Amino acid sequence: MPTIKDVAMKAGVSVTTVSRVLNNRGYLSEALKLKVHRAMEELNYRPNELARSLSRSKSNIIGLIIPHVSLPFFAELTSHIEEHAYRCGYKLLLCNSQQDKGKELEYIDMLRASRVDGIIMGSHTLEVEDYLQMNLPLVTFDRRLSPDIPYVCSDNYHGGELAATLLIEKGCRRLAHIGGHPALNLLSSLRGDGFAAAAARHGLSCTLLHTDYNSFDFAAYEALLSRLFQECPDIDGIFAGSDIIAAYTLKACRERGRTVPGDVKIVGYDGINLSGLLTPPLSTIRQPIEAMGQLAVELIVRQVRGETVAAEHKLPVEQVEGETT
Amino acid sequence: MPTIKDVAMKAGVSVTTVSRVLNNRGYLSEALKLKVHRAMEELNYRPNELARSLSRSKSNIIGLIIPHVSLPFFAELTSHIEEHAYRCGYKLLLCNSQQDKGKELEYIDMLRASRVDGIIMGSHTLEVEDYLQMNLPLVTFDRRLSPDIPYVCSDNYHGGELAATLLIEKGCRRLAHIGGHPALNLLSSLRGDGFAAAAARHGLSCTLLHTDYNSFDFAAYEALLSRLFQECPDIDGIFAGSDIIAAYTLKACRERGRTVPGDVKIVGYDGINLSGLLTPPLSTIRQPIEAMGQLAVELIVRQVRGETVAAEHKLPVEQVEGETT
DNA sequence: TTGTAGGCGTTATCAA
DNA sequence: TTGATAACGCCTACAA
Repeated sequence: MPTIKDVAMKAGVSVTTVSRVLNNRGYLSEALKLKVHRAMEELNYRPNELARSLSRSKSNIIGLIIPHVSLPFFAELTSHIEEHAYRCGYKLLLCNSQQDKGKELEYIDMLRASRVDGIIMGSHTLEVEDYLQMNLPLVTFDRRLSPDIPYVCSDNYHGGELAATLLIEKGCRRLAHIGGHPALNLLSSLRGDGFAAAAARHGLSCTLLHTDYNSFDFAAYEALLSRLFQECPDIDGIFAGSDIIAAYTLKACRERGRTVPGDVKIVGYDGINLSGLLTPPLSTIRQPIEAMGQLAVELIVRQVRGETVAAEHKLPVEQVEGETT
Repeated sequence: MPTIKDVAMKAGVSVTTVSRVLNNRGYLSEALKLKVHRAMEELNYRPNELARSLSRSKSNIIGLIIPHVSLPFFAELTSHIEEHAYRCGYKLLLCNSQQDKGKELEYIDMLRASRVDGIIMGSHTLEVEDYLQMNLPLVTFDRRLSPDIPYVCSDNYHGGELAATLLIEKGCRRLAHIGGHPALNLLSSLRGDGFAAAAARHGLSCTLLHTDYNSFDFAAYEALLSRLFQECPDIDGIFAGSDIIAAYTLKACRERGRTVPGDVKIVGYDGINLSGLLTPPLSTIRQPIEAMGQLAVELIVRQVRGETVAAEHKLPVEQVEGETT
């Protein structure tokens, strides 16, 4: 691979000059620019980003840590993050924590060692202190780590309210919610809170179920659903904490001969592409996934620039009526 | 951030020595090792990977270019690639080409500039020559670029045969296949070939439909399905080129009042998680996605090591009977 | 307007 | 066994 030196030789100038035209810095005669550009083309020269990064101590890489890209919500989020990062001239280093503390820690370490310019955290297996240490631009999803670490979330509480209202309007009286483990202390647990509160305002109570520590254990969903149908056979309205859980719920209803939306009505959360593909198409609370991804990147970029950014970024949700309500 | 120099000072040795204990090279007294390790810990030192990469001219980064991570198949593939890369000590730079030639080209350029150690290509919008230029370890999915660029694929042809056989065994007589655009010249178009061949062996012909150039345009699927049901109202067996297409097919049937598997039977391809979540669960031809991802990484790693690897890596598919046949 | 030289943080080649 | 010192490829004062 040709280096800046080769270009300088071929163009008959110094490396400084080449570096200048590369970065468009300082005053350069058009003639020189042309000469240098020609040399670069002839050699098919590309500046070595490693060297650049080292020298400028800026890598233009953003690290993204999520539980699993294979989960549709994170897949879509990642896609939007990538797209926006690309627009801003950033590369994306993808890290699946697999909900494993060890891996998440190692990844954080690795990202720091790689001198990424910032980290977007969608995985949250560690304690607050572990995150606070890393002296790096940081943005989280759905988790408030400290008063000055920005986080992006959807209006979880209101989303829960919307779900309850929708189910109740459609005639449901026996409500249940299936969500992630509340001990994780994520903002997404507000979905259940909003749901319960809205139900209470209508004089209804509801059954609240949640997964174990690992919120993405699919077998756990089925077990929970089994329990739900056994303990509350007359359940008629279920608010699932995610569209995936909703899909499992749909499946569980089908396997038990409960019709949807006849016997049981279901509302999901997320609004992933999949939700419209299910039969029947899911009613759900849609998060603005694209806007959230874009915002996360933007918050990193602005921190890199030295700006201080607000802590909370709560984006509105939208009710989508499919055919499960 | 502390550097190797700081560690050296603190430990009262030279940077060379620190570098040695860092890389476990040469002979070092235990006493020294201990001293150095202690200094590193006290300073919370992490070697700068950028500097390392520059010096060794090896970045330990693999670039992955795919059409969209938001497509479930690629999301799952990416997840497995990430996992295996991590095990091998590699980081993953994620690039969504979005089926855009310009973006794909820029990404290739960017990856070379970033001195990635290899590229895994799942996106194929460019011409063969564009890929051959990059003098880098390369692995592709489902595309044969040249005799010595290794590629990973599933047994597409046989998968198509399995699909046909399954449908025919279940009593279908009016067959159709919906696949990607054949001009892309991807191995995945063998799915349709195998399907047609097996149908012919049973004395059946079949309707072959395919998308436009952009194989991931969902609206196009719906248009195709519309046409199919209009032109061949008596169709009773559909082999979809992917599980996503199958999901759209399922939806289209439902909207038109055709029961599945009563009136129409459907077989998908891929075996993504989603396929089991649909109602009814999809019958499909499962690709060994995890093995494919793992193999791709392995092929890069082996090329990095200087080994020469075989060109073709065709992995077996497996028929999964859901409830759509 | 252009060039020289030192630094970014490591590794690697010699000597000692 | 350990330590100077020159790369790795680029950027950037400072000079000219």
